Amino acid sequence: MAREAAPERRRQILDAAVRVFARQGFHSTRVADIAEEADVAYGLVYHYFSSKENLLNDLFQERWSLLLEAIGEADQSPATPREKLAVAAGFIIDSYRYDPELMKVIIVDVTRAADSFGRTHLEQINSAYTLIAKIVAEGQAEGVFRDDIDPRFASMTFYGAIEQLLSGWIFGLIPATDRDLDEARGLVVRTICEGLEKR
Amino acid sequence: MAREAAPERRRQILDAAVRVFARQGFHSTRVADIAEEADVAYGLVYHYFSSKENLLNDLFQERWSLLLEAIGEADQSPATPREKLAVAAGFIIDSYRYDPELMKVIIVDVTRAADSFGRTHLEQINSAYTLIAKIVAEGQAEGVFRDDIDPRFASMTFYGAIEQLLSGWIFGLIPATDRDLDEARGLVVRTICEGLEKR
Amino acid sequence: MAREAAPERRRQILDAAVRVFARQGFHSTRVADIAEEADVAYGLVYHYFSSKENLLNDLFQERWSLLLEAIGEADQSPATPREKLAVAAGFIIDSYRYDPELMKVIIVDVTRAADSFGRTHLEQINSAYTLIAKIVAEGQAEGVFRDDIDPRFASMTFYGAIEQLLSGWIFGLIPATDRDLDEARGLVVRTICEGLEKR
Amino acid sequence: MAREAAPERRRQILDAAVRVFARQGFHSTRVADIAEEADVAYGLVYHYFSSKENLLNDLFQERWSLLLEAIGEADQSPATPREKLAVAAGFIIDSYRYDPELMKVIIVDVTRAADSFGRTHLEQINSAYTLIAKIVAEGQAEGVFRDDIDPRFASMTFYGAIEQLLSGWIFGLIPATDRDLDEARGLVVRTICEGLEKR
DNA sequence: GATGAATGAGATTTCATTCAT
DNA sequence: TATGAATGAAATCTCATTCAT
Repeated sequence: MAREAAPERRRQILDAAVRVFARQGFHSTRVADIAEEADVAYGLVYHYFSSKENLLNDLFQERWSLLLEAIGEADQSPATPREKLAVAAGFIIDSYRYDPELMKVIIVDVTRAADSFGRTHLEQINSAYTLIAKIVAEGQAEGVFRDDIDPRFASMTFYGAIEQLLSGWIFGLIPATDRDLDEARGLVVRTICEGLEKR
Repeated sequence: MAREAAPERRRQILDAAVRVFARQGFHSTRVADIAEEADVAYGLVYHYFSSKENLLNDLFQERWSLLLEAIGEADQSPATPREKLAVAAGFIIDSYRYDPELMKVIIVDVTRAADSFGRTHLEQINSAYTLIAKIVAEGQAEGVFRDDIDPRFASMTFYGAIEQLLSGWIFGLIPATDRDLDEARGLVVRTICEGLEKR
Repeated sequence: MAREAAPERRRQILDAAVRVFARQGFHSTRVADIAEEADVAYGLVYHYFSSKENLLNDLFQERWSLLLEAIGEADQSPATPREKLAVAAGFIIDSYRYDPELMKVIIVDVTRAADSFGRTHLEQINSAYTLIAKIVAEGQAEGVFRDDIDPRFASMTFYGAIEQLLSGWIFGLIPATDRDLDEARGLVVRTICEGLEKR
Repeated sequence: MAREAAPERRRQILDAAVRVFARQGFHSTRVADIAEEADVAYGLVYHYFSSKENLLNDLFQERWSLLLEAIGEADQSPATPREKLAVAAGFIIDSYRYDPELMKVIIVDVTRAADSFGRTHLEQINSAYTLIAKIVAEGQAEGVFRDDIDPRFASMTFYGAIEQLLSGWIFGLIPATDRDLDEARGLVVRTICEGLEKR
């Protein structure tokens, strides 16, 4: 029991950090804010995390590895390429649905900020693109996807579309009702796979 | 001649800022860096710009208004919806081609950072999405585009795809040779309009 | 013991500030000077005080409240109006005698600088005038003081006389030996109550 | 005509400075504010005055020399000591009546700020005290004033009372109607010469 | 593990003054 | 005289990180 006390504190801090980062953004968040939100002594944050940035890193890793896992599993599954893409899109969208604050942090403070310190995660982020590219390539190999579009290029297009959707929701530019979230997955996949033009 | 000295200095600072922002990112750039790069006294930056942020704002406005103008004009032209989208995509891609540093700054430090101070520009940024949505809606009205996809949604998808491409180039995740840039416009438009699947 | 360490530091900074303010004046004092004089890290000043100005405020409040208390008590006592005025004058003069640096700061940087930020304290300062006016008014009601002079007016006269004395001592315009200080109280009161003219 | 243009400009700047100093205080006034208020180019201020402080100095000297002159003349006149004091008090009060902005600047930014740069004028300021002390001493020699009060001390008391009155008017602590100003001279003199106590 | 006081390196911004025209 | 752009030295305040208890 007592041994679990510590990890609990760590979790407590991580969760608080998500809320504060989501509210104020990483840069505008002071370590003191996190400690206060977590209802924990200032110094304790540094007991569990070596730096503020490291805290964000952990948050990102935790989530992003799940994403990579999900896409990886989809890729391994016997589903069609289109279904695999749907799993990827679905996972990201559902992540937002179930924990919008965390996803906001990951998108806004890491993924979309990949210049500064986000550079740290470029490789991780890129892994996702690579996995998606792989799915596309498979689709091309199977003859389902056209092969005049580079898989890597298609992957960027696909991921960019999804990230932009999340951004739109996060910044309040497009409606984000439950229904919108429900439909989003199908819509992105349809758009990317079938295109806007009538067939 | 002499009377043009002042505006020239302003330009000089603006240009230097682009270089430094592109190199180090907005947050890691000190005003001193800009002054040094511009070979100008520290205080002169504040003579022309009320703050570092304001400098970035001006940079953004300057370029983004051109973008809005370009898409607006395309929209007014007699071209087909698909051609109009091509103009939009082309303008953004060419902006990167001809001034990658400036576009890096605009994408990385403003557009993709629309949380913190980038929030200031949300409306401007959104205007672009709205213009694109309008083009899509017209395509639907004309019966060229399928109408089971919300124009606003399609617009996010389209813009997201392009921005992700630029990001890929910026972060070195996908090749950015002249040839790649040449083809990119056609590829995005084809992907979004025709879809990945074979017809 | 250890638990008193923190407040001690605060005191340490406050005391150092008095010395530096007295020596250089508030405006010419940099926070760095205070930290150095207190033999404390720069940031600690901001740990205890939200700003340099706030530090001065605290210093002023601390002392001025004692003054108000002293005059208030005198007013409540059964003494004659003249004796009450003597208490007020005596308190101010003794404050200078026992802590000339602090009083210099309060007079020079707050009371006599009541324009700029000193405006913050105008109400507090005015409270002193009001208390004195009250004593004068009582004297008039008792028939001891002439009533052709507005109490508020008399109060300004009385306080102005004392403040000018302190200023004279501070700026070295009039001698400030122990003896001078000893006699000052009686002299001001005599001057203001009896007048310069022979009776 | 043309030759008068320059001096006019100088005056124009001085007058503007008075207004701005009175409004914002010397410290909060930027040279740019003065230039703007004077409707004159920035650099011209430095053409006529070697520094911002120097501008204030000139303003002070201009007025204070008149004060010294007035008291000096009074002293030379055949009037009684009390009448001479009345002239001094009257001159100061009238100065405020006819140009409250200028007097506000002189009192608030020079006389009451005699610590920092006001130190420059300490001698000038002290001259006034000395003149007043001289009048008191004469009164004592003539046997009109009691001689158990040091003239220098009495002088501080007298001047302090007047300055505090002006301060009260300036800071809005006591009423400053025309009537109040009219009566003030008589009241101060009566208070200081006859005292508060009934005879 | 837990606490929060202490540290000190920066970075922004201001503005008096100078100077070239 | 007149102009206003150019200069650059401060000084405040912030806050991530360390450390003694």
